Amino acid sequence: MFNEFHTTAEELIRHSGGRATAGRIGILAILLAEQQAITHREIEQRYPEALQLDRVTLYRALEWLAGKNLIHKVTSDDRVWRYHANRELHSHQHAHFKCTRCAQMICLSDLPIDQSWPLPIGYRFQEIELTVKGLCADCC
Amino acid sequence: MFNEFHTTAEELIRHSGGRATAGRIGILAILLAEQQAITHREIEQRYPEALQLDRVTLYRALEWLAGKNLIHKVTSDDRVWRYHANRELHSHQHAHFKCTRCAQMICLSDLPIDQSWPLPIGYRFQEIELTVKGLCADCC
DNA sequence: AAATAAACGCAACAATGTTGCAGTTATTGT
DNA sequence: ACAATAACTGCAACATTGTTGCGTTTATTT
Ligand SMILES: [Mn+2]
Ligand SMILES: [Mn+2]
Ligand SMILES: [Zn+2]
Ligand SMILES: [Zn+2]
Repeated sequence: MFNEFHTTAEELIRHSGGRATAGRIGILAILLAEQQAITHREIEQRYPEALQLDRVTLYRALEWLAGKNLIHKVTSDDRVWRYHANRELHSHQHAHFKCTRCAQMICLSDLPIDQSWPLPIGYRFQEIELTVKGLCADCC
Repeated sequence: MFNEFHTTAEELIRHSGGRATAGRIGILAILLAEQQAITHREIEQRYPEALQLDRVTLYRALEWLAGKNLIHKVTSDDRVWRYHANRELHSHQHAHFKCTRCAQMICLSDLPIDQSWPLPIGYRFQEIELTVKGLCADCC
C-alpha cells in the first residue's frame, strides 16, 4: 500500500499546510490511483482493512481535501457524492459523464460552454454543472 | 382550493388513464400553480392541512405523475428532488438554474447544446443534465 | 520529551426516500 | 344504485447518506 501515489499524496498534503495523517494520505492515494470519480463507499472498500478508518473520518478528510482543492466532488442523481483527484489537466470547470447502467462516472474535457448563460434579468451567474448521461463502453 | 388549476389537473390525469384521486389532483394543481421547481417538502406545506396526505402517498403520486410525463423531476446538489409541471413551452431537455443562497430552482430555456457531446470511443449518449448556479434576483 | 492544536472514533442524530402489507376507494359493469 | 375489483392509500418499519457533539488520541512544534 506504499506506492508512488502514497508519496505524491503525502507531498501534496504537506504542501497544503495540513497534518499528514495516515487517513488523508491513504484516501488521496486511492483517489490519485483512480481515473473515475468514486463514492465514499467505494473509497472505504479500497482502503486496506488492516488500517481501519472510521466513516466519519473519511467524510471529514474528503471535505478537507476538497477545501484544499486537492480533490473535487461531483453531484449525481443517485444522491451520492463522488470524489476525484484534481489533475493539472482539467480545469475547475469540466463536465462529467455518468453511465445510466453501471453508474460509473468519469470526467470529460473542459467546458467549451460560454460562461454567460442567458439568465433572467437580475440573476447572477456563478458556475455551470453539466452531466452527460448515457452508456459507458462496457455497458453498451 | 378548487381553482382553475384543479380543473386542469383533473383533466390531465383522467386523460393519462389513471385514477383521479384527490391527492394526485391536489398535487398536480400545486405544481401547475408554481413557476419554480419545488421539493417534496414544499409541496407538503402547500397542500391543505384539512385534506391530509401521507408523505409516502405524496412520493408515490409524484413518481406516477412523472411516469405519465405530467411533471418532471430535477436533481440537485442538496440531495433533494424538485418537481415541476410539464408545460408545452419547454421541451423534455432543458437547463435549470439554482440559486446558491436561497436554493430556489427555475427552468431555463431549451438546451441549445449539441446533443452529440464528445464522448470517449464506445460510449453512447443518452441525455444531458445542466444546472446553472448563481444568485437569483432576490438574492443578488 | 512535553505542550498543544488538530484530527480521530464513537454514538447519536437528521434528512430523504423506499418497501411491505392490510385497509380503503375510484371506477366499471350489472 | 349497488357490488366487484384492481388501484390506490396510510402506517410502520427500514435503508442510505451524511452530520454533529464530545471525549480521546496524535502529528507537529518547541
Ligand atoms: Mn471531475
Ligand atoms: Mn424543468
Ligand atoms: Zn456502464
Ligand atoms: Zn435566491
